[in-house]
Amino acid sequence: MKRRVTLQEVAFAAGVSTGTISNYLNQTAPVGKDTKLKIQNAINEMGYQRNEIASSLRRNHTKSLGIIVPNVSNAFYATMFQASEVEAQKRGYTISLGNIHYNRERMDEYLRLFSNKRMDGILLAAYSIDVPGDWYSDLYPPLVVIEPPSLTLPFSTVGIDNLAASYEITKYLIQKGHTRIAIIVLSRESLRFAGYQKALEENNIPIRDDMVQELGKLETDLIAQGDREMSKLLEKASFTACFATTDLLAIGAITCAKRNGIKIPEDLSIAGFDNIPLASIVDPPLTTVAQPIEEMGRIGIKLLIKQIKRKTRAKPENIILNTRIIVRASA
Amino acid sequence: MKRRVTLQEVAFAAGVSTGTISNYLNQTAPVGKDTKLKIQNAINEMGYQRNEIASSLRRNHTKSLGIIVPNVSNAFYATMFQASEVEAQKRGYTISLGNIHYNRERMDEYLRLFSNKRMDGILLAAYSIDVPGDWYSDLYPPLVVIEPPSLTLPFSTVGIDNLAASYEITKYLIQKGHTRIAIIVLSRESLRFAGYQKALEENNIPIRDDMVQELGKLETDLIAQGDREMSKLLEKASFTACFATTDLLAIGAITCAKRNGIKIPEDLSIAGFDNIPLASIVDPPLTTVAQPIEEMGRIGIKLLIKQIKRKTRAKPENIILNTRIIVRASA
DNA sequence: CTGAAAGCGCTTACAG
DNA sequence: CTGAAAGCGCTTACAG
Repeated sequence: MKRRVTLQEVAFAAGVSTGTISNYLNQTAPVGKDTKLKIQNAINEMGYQRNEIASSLRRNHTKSLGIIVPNVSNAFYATMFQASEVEAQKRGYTISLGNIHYNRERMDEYLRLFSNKRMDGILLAAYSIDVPGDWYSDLYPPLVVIEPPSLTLPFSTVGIDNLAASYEITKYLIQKGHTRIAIIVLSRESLRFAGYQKALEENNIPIRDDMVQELGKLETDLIAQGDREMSKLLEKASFTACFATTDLLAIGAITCAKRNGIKIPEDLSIAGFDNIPLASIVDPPLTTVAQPIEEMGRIGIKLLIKQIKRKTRAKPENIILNTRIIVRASA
Repeated sequence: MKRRVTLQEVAFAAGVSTGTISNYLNQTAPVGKDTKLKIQNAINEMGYQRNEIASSLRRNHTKSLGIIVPNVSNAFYATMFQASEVEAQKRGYTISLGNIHYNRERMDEYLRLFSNKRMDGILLAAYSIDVPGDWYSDLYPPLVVIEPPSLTLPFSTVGIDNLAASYEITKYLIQKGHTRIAIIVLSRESLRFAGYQKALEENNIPIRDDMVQELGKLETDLIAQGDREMSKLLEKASFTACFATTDLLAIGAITCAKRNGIKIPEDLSIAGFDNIPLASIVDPPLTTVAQPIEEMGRIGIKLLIKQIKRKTRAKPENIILNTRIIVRASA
């Protein structure tokens, strides 16, 4: 690769100063008619491409945003990522990806890296992991978190009411007549578990330990994980419905059940959470709670850019989006 | 956000020169034992974070790569993107996304933008679109293309033998006894169409215009597009098998057929192309040709970094990966 | 409207 | 082993 031509070189060729070319290019000051012409000609002939790195150093912003997700090849995050990209691009930002594979250390690494690369802001979609403490300080670029573990963070957030949504879908299962309802969930500490618990308690259904399958951590291949967890559940308990707290887990669970000759929904109802595109395509189509995935990505970017615009750390905003139950054939 | 501390400030605090701190940080020259200590203390206390932008300007590389894909939320590209990210991260590069929505202008924009942002290299996965002519010059960063439209480009490429793979799957359909085989394809000019054509001709089966559904362009929602195209096909022709040249199109086609009461594979066999994860999950599971998607992403990055390492434009390499037919229930 | 010059925050010969 | 100084390629007051 050849060394690329610099502003200084085109300035020399055009017989003007670098300052006025910069003013012309950035429309930051009026430039004379024939000066413009000379400049444009030189630029065209020499194939000048502005060095944004130098520009960034001087201007002190990069017009780049970092997005950190657990796993881009998971449809949920792929969709969110895409929506973010569209929104960011519209506003002149380009975006970098940090894929952390549900792994805490990688999250820290990417946070640090993006800060060092002087990203103007960072969007973090790391449900259930929380932000490292030092990020609370203002030595770091603005951060907004999607699906925050709690609302008391000093960051703007976008998410849904996980407790309420889980409560609703569990209630739906109960209304369909189920009383033996299993759950596949990341942790008993999670809001989704709390919603399940609330619905059962309200209906005087005791929570049975053998029906709660606690994951501890999420894996990259959630479908395989859901399949395995369902088979463990099947061994130790008998139930007529199962709430798998993520669609991909639910899909794995369905696969497992079908393989074992269990008919869905006749023998076993299964409900998911997220409403990824796949949910409507699997057999049977999945009953689930819809999250406005794209909107979360878009709003995340908007909040982030808002934080960037006002230089001082603004009071964080917490946006909570609506969910709704999508009834399909699986439950 | 506070102004971040600079090397100069820590140099002052530590009582050494910026040069030796730089040498310490980059291990680019030996540094005295207690000098190290003083430096490390100052860095820790002051919370120094290196400004990679300044570093990039001076060093003339950014350790960033751009990846351009038609649509990240499409499982095929999401998977490829993810594999690329893992490979790039391993080698110390961070990656930026250009999502072009199957749109030529956006591709040009991102190419230019990434060049201006001084990405060290660009990975382009834009099947069927070709690279703008001026990129053949060496004013631009190294570029490698995944799934190249042809092998005569002056760039390194990774892909598969589309003609051979389509030929094989079509032959498979013929061997199953089908003679009325429809095809849903981007264009009659494409290699996938050529493979289909070759298989039919070899078996003296005439190609019937009413059985080739030519798309012209791909849309963001390929499943919806496949659904629509299948319904057009159903109206005008009668056939016992259909080769949809992309899994997502095939899945849309299946959805359409099922809705019309057509049994798959009893009434109609459908074959796809790509073997995305979804292919094994739909009902019925899709017979398709498997592309080594992750490997394509990984090798793409490797080729790219190879080009970056030798500064002079190297002779391009064209890697062709193997495909194989995955027989499942749909055909 | 235009130019000369300082400066963004690093790295890199060079001299000692 | 360490420091002084130039330079990467822009943008931005400032003066005219």
